[in-house]
Amino acid sequence: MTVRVRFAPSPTGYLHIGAARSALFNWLYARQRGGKFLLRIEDTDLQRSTEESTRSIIEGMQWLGLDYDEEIVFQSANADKHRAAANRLVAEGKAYRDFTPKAQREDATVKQGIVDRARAHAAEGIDHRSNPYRDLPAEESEVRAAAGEPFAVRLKVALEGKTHFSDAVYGEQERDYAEIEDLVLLRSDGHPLYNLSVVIDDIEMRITHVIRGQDHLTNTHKQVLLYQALGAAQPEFAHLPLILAPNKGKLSKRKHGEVVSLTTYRDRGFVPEAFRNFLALLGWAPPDGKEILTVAELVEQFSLEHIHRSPAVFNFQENDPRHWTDEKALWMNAEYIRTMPLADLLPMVKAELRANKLWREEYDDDERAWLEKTVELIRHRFFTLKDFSQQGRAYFSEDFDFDE
RNA sequence: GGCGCAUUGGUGUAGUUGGUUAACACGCUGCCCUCUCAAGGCAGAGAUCACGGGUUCGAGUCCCGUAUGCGCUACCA
Repeated sequence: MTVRVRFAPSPTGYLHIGAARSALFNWLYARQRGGKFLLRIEDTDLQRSTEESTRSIIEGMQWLGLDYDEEIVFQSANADKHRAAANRLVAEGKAYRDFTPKAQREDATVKQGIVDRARAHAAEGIDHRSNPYRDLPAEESEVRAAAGEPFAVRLKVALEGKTHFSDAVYGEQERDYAEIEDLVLLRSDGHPLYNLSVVIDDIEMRITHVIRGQDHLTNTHKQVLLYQALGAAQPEFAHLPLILAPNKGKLSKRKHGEVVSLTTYRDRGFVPEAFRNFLALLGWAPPDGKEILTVAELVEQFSLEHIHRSPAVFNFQENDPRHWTDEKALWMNAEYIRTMPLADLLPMVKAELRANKLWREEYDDDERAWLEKTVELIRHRFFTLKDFSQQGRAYFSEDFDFDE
């Protein structure tokens, strides 16, 4: 069986480094196993999805050297299939129409709302199977739907039983049906929801291994239910430990700003190979402990077994320009700059100098030898590509500041 | 509220059938080299393996509990 994995980001902002790591791990796995690495853009949230974000995701992957096989799949294009599948489940009695009016919820208060509702339900003895429409006779359901009454479609989770799956990282997982509510498949406006869309698309794309963030670990049980209802074989699952901020809190754009964006690293002078190497070591380590690894070595040594389960802290100090990002990332970048083949470094230096109007055409012919000698000399003290145009400015320009 | 996952020096990790002084990398300190800053070389500090019980001749490794953090629990993804 050919391995088929996918990276499925939702285009609602720049490429987060956590997402970039998921993409990397999927890519490594595919390349190692001689499989396919696919890209699916989960743009079903029309309000928040932007084309610009999709572009930045693709750009970021290109920068990291993560090439994908086959055409990009846009999830929104499959909405009809998702709806059809949900309707089929209703017809088969595996899902039902819920005519309960939609409750309005503010995004900012959902978490609290969940807790409040859970407490209230516990107090009133309402469980996950108490939906009044769960056992509505099919004919009545048809009549009300035909009359134009709005309804959501929910999966009818069996009264008793457990879901099981084996996670390549977290081991055997089990969950009682009582803990799982009758999840909504289709909103009352006909819009298919995440869990349904993911499962249908993964089946459609013949995904064999789902490798994604640990935040989906418990949701996976719902998806397992869906695979079963749909009569499809479930793929292998592997969940990746989350990447946390220095205070061990969630790494978020709002709180932490540009350090979490992949493009920041490109723009601030990181060598892509170095950042890829650093990312690979967040939550995974090669068996022999060697840390500087070429792509070929990464591909060869990568294994789901060596991914560990505790979250990784991404260390940085927001207000310290010298430690603006993880020290080890900075060190690794410096290590690449001073040890990579000069021929590979030169084009990056050229781009950096050119962007700062320090590049002269002679460097490509008459002064080529001088340039090589100079770069060879100064690369040993630099941490990022930016340093060539800043700290190294004096080598390339007569116009520079100096400390008397 | 419920359920789940995690917890090894400041950080990333090794330690996968329990067995001598808990290993590596980053960072940190000192010395050497050096016009400076790096790089490089040498030396060193830093962990009662979250806490409390238990099983065992013996536990970071197994069991139970507690704490803390994180995740999920939405007609978000």
